[in-house]
Amino acid sequence: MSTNTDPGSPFDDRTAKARIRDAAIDCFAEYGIAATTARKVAASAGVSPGLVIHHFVSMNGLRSACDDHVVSIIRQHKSEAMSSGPSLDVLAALRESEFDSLLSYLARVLVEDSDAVTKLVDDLVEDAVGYIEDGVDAGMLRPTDNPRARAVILMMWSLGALVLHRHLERLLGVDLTNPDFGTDSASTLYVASVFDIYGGGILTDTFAASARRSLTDTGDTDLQPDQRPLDETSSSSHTETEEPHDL
Amino acid sequence: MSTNTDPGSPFDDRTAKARIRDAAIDCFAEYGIAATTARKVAASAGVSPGLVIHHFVSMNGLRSACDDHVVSIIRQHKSEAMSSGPSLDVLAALRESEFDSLLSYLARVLVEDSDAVTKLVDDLVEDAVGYIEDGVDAGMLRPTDNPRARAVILMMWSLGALVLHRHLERLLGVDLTNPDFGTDSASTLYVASVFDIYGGGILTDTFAASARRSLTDTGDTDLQPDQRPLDETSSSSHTETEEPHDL
DNA sequence: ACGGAAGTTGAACGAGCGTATAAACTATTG
DNA sequence: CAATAGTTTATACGCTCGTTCAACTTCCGT
Repeated sequence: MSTNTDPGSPFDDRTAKARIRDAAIDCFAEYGIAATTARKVAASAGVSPGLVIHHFVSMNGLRSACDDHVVSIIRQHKSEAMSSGPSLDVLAALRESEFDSLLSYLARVLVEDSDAVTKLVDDLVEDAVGYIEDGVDAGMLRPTDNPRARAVILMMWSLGALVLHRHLERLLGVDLTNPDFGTDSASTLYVASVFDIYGGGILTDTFAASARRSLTDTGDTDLQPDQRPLDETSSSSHTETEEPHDL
Repeated sequence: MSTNTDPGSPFDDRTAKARIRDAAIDCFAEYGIAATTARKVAASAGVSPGLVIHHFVSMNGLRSACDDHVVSIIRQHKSEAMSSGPSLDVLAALRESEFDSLLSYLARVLVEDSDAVTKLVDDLVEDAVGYIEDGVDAGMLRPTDNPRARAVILMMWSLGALVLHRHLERLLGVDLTNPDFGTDSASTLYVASVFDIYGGGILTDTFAASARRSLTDTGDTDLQPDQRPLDETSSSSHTETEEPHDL
């Protein structure tokens, strides 16, 4: 947290309950959900372990409170970013929050079972459907047969990259959880590459056409097992016209 | 595991050590890493808790052994799929394994710190760089300024979607960890949508051009905060020619 | 047949956990 | 200033965990 000074400082004007909650978010973000104990949170908040339970009843209660708080901050920052007009980049909007560990916390809980986070993801997707539709109407985004499926997939890719930020940092030197994202050359390259893919796709026109043909021709069940574009490249291996090592 | 019959059956020809390891992989995949205890693994393998430690020294040792085993299976299936020619869809190749919980296990450990898994991801990326280059040479994939960054990003998207399979299942009815993936209409729609994005991207040509211009014009540090294509759509909000609500 | 190595068990120990409880401290209020 | 309500702490309980250990069984080479 960085709302005020350190938790021990006498100038920390947050209530003890808020301090505990913020410290818990930091701990969850840093150590992970399972490795965060009531005693660690208490120490981090400069408070006794009993007080943690006294304010939040149980550790599950603390988790819920953190989820709710983080989700509400995200909703608030997202709606602010929306009302101000231009950007729809959710992650970028969240980075401008004063809460340093917000994205790290989100990266942790996205793989856990949480009602609040599940609802948040659902809302993010529904919002994205609307924004993408606006983009299509404005002539900036290509139309598609299934806008909802496309919105879901794009959202999963964004959030998935956030969840795998450790790998992304190791492989490209880009830290998606860092509030200063975008200032260094590594993240500029990352942004440019994502933009490159979003701009023209990765398949050549001729190959995309033949692949699309083989996808629609065969209908549903006839899909070859190696036609799934799930992985780094995806493919349809023997789409009549193509060579064996598609991609 | 499904290599042989149930762990209790007298016809299970695996050694106890192998049975414990396979049961552990199932437990890790089903309950998650932190929630898997030595006693649960022992019960699942039909064995006493002491034997688990006797064979693997500690729970960390068991985790490492599971990582190593899963990684070696993945490597083997991947190289088989490669040598046989056509497909490069890693996830699809792994689904053909006899190991049901392999993908679920992978989805769990991708967000944990594991040397073996980290090395696997690195190798997957390096392999992908090569295959994508082959695809470019064969005229199936578009060339790009930074092939490695593109390969990393595509790999993160694929693995990220696997890690978020719970959300994908809820939102689109698609289960990436299911070995029978691809047989139902939901996954066909998913594949088609991914293919659609990979085919032509999501941005219109005119918008992609103006966005690219604004990206290269400003150089590195001048990147506007809302130009990051991280999220569902990304954008460059005020690229001189565009309207405020880009996407 | 036998002796030792390997496999396996079940009970036990210590540590750390979440949580409960009662006392102590602080602040507010009549 | 006393009483009361709200905070906060310290201690302790019960539980589950990973791990240890001594005993028991099974197997196999000689």
